[in-house]
Amino acid sequence: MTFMKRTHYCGQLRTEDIGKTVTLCGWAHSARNHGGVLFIDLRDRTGLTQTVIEPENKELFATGEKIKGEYVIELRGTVRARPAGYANGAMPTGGIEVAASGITVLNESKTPPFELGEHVNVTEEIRLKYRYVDLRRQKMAANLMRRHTVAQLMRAYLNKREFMEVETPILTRSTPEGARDYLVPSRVSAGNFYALPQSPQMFKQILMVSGIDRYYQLARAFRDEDLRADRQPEFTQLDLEMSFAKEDDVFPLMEGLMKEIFDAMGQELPVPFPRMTYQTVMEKYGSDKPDLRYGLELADCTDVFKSTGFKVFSSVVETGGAIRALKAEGGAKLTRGDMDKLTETAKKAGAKGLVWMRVKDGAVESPAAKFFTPEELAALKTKLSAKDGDAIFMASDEPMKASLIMGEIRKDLITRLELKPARPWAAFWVTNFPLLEWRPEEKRYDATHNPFTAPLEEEIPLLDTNPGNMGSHQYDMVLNGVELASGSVRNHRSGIQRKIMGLMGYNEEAIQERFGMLVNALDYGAPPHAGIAIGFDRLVALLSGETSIREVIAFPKTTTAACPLSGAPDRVDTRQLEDLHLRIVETEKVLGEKN
RNA sequence: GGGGACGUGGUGUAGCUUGGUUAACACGCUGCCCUGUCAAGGCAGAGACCGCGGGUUCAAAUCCCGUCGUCCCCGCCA
Repeated sequence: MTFMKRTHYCGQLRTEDIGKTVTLCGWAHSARNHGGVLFIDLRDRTGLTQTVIEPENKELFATGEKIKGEYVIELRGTVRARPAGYANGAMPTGGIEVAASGITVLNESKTPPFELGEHVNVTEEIRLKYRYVDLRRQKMAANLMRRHTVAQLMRAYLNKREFMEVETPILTRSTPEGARDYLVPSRVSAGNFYALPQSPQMFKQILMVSGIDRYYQLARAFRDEDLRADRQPEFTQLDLEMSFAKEDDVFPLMEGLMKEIFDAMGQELPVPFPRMTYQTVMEKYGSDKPDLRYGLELADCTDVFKSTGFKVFSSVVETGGAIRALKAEGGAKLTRGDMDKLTETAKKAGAKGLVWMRVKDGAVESPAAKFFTPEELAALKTKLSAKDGDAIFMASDEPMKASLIMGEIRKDLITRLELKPARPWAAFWVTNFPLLEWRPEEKRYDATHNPFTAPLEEEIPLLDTNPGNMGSHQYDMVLNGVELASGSVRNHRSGIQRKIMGLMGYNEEAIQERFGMLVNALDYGAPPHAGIAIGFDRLVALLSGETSIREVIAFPKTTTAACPLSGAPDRVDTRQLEDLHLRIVETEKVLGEKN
């Protein structure tokens, strides 16, 4: 590394560098004045180095004494070993220090709005307002660096495999992706609007028709929906598409990429990822994105209770419902209060109730125990291999709903019992999502994921007879309970694509209006193709041990989609509105309150 | 659209239930002392009218209403 003056980064020096004359540039992290000797820790994005200013050089010492927190310093000196017994094992540079021979104060700084140590205690609001200071913190610098590293690994990996990065438009037209669009008014075309893309979906499929063959893009996507810890109005995805490909091409490609990223991060990620159909994952875990670091598989106990005297169960079974059960090892320690909270969780998920049991001294302890025969209880314990100290939970409902309810109980138990994950990372594929779901209130079908997904070849005749029961080539990648990527094999034949859109309630005119650019392109020699998009922010957050993607985004927005740093969104002046042929119909009162 | 939590010096909090002298504590900041600290230490000091607006009251950080903002969740969203 070469710099004009700077010779090293602050996190770089080690005992091997002892004796070198160096120049460091950075911020004064802390200054400790002992009257006779002055320690200044210099910080840059790579770390900290302790520098020492001794009193012999009076002028130098006088300069050093004036240095306050966050002053910007260029410091020349000699690397030397710390005196015996004074090494700091907690710092990578803790074996050495730089004895200063010259200091230039490049800039002063106001007292920072919060402390920059590792023990930050400050609200996110303040951090975002002073993001430029916040990003100087070692953790944030490391997060941004990690983000950069992952991005470069992705590009290198895909470049090596003949993928081409192509930019798709940010100013585009409103697409029916499902979410609300961000709109941009046109100046030259009065009354018309661009939309910011919710994903480059249609453009990347068109690139396949164009013969680009293998496309990727670290693409920004925009959705005007309410925010969450893992959702921002603009976010980044690694978007890719490949021609002449199916699941067996996409999955190994992605597994290889994930493996390379995790290896580089010193993390162990077993590949290939297990594959589970949507049907299976729902039955076994009651969720389409279960955290498989934990066991806790649901069991179907409909058979056990098919002739039970417990009316709640028997009536559900008679009407084709199911009884799903979950055994929690060590769950017998849960208190009555815990059981009540779990019941609440079940009810929130739509359950009428939750049957819970503690297994103790070979017996079953439960308010519901009296409704079951000893034979039923014995069969239940056998089915679940329940031992003393375990707890059993059961819900009965229409089969999919019973699973979903128990899926919520499963999640609740993982946190409530503070279960330890069996391994640090667990990734898997969910395959074969249903193609369509019926929307009774709108009397039409809707795509469960994405309207461009191909149906299973052998089920295509069902499009005419029973489209609600069709599987599809839609897949998700789930990592530690986070839906990390989603993709599908697409419809490359316009006939099938049009038929599916027809089922979704679009006539030919509406298809032209909303999907015309894609469907028409499919008519001109579209190759079979498949693709996927990874939630890049989510991936980096997981790798950084963060629960909020805001921690890995340089300038994120608040839950009301505002940017405390820039003040966006904000009013614009009347002149700008006139150019755009817009008038704010809001009352003066509302506008007045904003200012 | 709905539910919950929070808002008090620069920062993080206590005080609020049960209204009543100079609003407390820690960190930071300022000054002085100190030659081996690294979340330095010692002494001294400055700094908030308690998010904003209104109401109740002799009296409001504290009670009530409204409003704004932040965070979490449901809906929504992949």
